[in-house]
Amino acid sequence: MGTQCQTKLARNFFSRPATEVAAALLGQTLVRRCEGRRMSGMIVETEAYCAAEGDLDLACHGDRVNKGRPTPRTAVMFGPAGIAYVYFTYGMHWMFNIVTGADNQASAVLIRALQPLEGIEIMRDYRARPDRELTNGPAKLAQAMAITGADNSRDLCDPHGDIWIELGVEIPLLETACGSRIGLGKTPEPWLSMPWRYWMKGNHFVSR
DNA sequence: AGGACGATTAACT
DNA sequence: GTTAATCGTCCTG
Repeated sequence: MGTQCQTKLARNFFSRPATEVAAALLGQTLVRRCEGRRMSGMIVETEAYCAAEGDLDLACHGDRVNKGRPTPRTAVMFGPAGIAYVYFTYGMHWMFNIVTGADNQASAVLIRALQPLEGIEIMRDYRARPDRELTNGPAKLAQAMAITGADNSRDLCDPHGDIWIELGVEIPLLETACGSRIGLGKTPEPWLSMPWRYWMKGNHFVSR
């Protein structure tokens, strides 16, 4: 007792194709240390970008932007797995992703929704919204968990880091579902319809 | 240099 | 169902 190790997920969990990681992340716990306190939530919805090794995904920043070459923004996607890719969009929202796959290929998983577990009372906008609306969307959960551009390129596997993924609960395959990704706008087929969004069936906190 | 657009959200009709 | 908010990034010229 007293020296219990946290089951922080190691890099090999993330060093797989994004679709595999996106499915495997359902039921795991996103943990944030904030002023010495734990804030956490169970991951209930994800999306994979650049799903399969070697395949193109024109919805993925790494493939769509700059002809598939890195830019200052997308560079971390081309690096090692287990790193946070956090970007700013619509002039007001932060998106939290985890880099997956091998080096030199751009792939990541977007975390789209959480079920709050710990520290809900220190999540941003607690009491300003119904609990369900704290973390039921990618921008909302980033805000609730105080994730910003300052977290971009952080290593989620760093033993001393303040943000990481912990082993959670096993979700039976029958309790999960997948479908097309949300908000892809002008992304062409077939990527527009690829079923690379994963969620927990019936979970109250899934975005839609 | 300038414009289009976005892995969203909230607030409308 | 539609649309405004709001600004960094990327592309075009």
